[in-house]
Amino acid sequence: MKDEKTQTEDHILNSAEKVFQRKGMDGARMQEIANEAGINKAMLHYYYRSKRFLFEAVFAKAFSLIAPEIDRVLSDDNTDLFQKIKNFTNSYISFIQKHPYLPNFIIQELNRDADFIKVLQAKKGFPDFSKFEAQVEKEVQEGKIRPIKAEQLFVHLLSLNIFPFLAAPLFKGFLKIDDKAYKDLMEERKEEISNLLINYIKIKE
Amino acid sequence: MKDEKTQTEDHILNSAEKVFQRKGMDGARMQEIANEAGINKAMLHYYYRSKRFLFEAVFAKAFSLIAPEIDRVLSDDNTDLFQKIKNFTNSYISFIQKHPYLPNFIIQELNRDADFIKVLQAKKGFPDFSKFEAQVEKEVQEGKIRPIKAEQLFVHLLSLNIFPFLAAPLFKGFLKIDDKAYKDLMEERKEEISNLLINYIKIKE
DNA sequence: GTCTATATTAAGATAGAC
DNA sequence: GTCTATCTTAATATAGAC
Repeated sequence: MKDEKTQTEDHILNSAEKVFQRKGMDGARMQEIANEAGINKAMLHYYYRSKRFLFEAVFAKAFSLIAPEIDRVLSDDNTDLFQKIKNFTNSYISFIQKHPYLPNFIIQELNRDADFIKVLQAKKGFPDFSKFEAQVEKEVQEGKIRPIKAEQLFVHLLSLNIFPFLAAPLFKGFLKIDDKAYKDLMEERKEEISNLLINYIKIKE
Repeated sequence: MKDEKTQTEDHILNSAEKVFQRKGMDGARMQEIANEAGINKAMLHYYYRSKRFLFEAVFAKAFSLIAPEIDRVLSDDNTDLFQKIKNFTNSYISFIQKHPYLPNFIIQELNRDADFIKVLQAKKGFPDFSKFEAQVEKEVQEGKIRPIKAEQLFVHLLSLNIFPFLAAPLFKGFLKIDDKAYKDLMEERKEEISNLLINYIKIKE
């Protein structure tokens, strides 16, 4: 019994995820979610009470999927910055190829409701920037990298990795290339981004 | 008479711009646009026939505002790459501080309707990447910069400039800073981004 | 727990007076 | 050209049978 309930609940959540990530909160239709799940609308309300609650469940799940990816850069103590940059870039790009709608979904909905980030901050697993900051400062002092602000490095890293997926339609239009060529370009970026940033923080002799 | 018409039409467009850029196509309400403009819903239909058409007018206007900013980097023949990167970064960040909703609006709606970029491509003033590409190749051959793919440099430049505004709520959350501190960080980036990219394409001796 | 049928509300769009 | 009133449709949500 309990298993059945959990199963359906989960099935709805997965279906809702697909629709919300394609259409956003406002564009999504409960009917479409029901169709996607192969059940009727009433069931959605039975399990999640309202569209709003269903949406928030989807959003929380999506964020909890991407947060560890970010947090790994910030909190892992065992690798130096050079290696962290490489690791993040590599794993993030592979990760996002599997979840292409995710970055747009997160960004879009955070722009719709600026305070929602506070709800997320309160949750366990929210990325902790202060550890990354401490590491940057430490490596600067040890003379491993040249002086740089941790905030800027962090913003660079995320911008270079995330934006090209967010703006894929725009770039394809500018560069006049198709999906395949764009995917190759993204694959190339694993090397490209690491080189750019490592070259930047490295101390010149 | 004609002036009156044009004036109201324009007033509606400006009001619609505000609402659409805050709420997106799906989230915007015709009633809200009418309120913003201080008129009634019927007027919106009188001038723009449907929500779809009104939206497209707003989008076209928004895009025509940002396209020249991009095109300036791509097509200006009189400055070398080093200077172009500086100019673009400087002027883009200043520009976007004045139009904070614009990047999110463009990106979001292009993700909703991937084919819409084709409509834009057909328009006059659409940024022409091939000129930029030619310039990069030329400067590489002349030994002014080290070998690099024009596409990647272009993606870097736009990512570093645009994403931090798109993801402002996210970054404020991660870095735990307020609007003022974030604005300062963005101001700093004018220098920061130029340095990062110029350092990257410069030939090491 | 799952369905069909229906209530309720709200949005886009139009008719028609002025 | 501008308004009020209204039509139509569609979406969220609920009631109630099974």
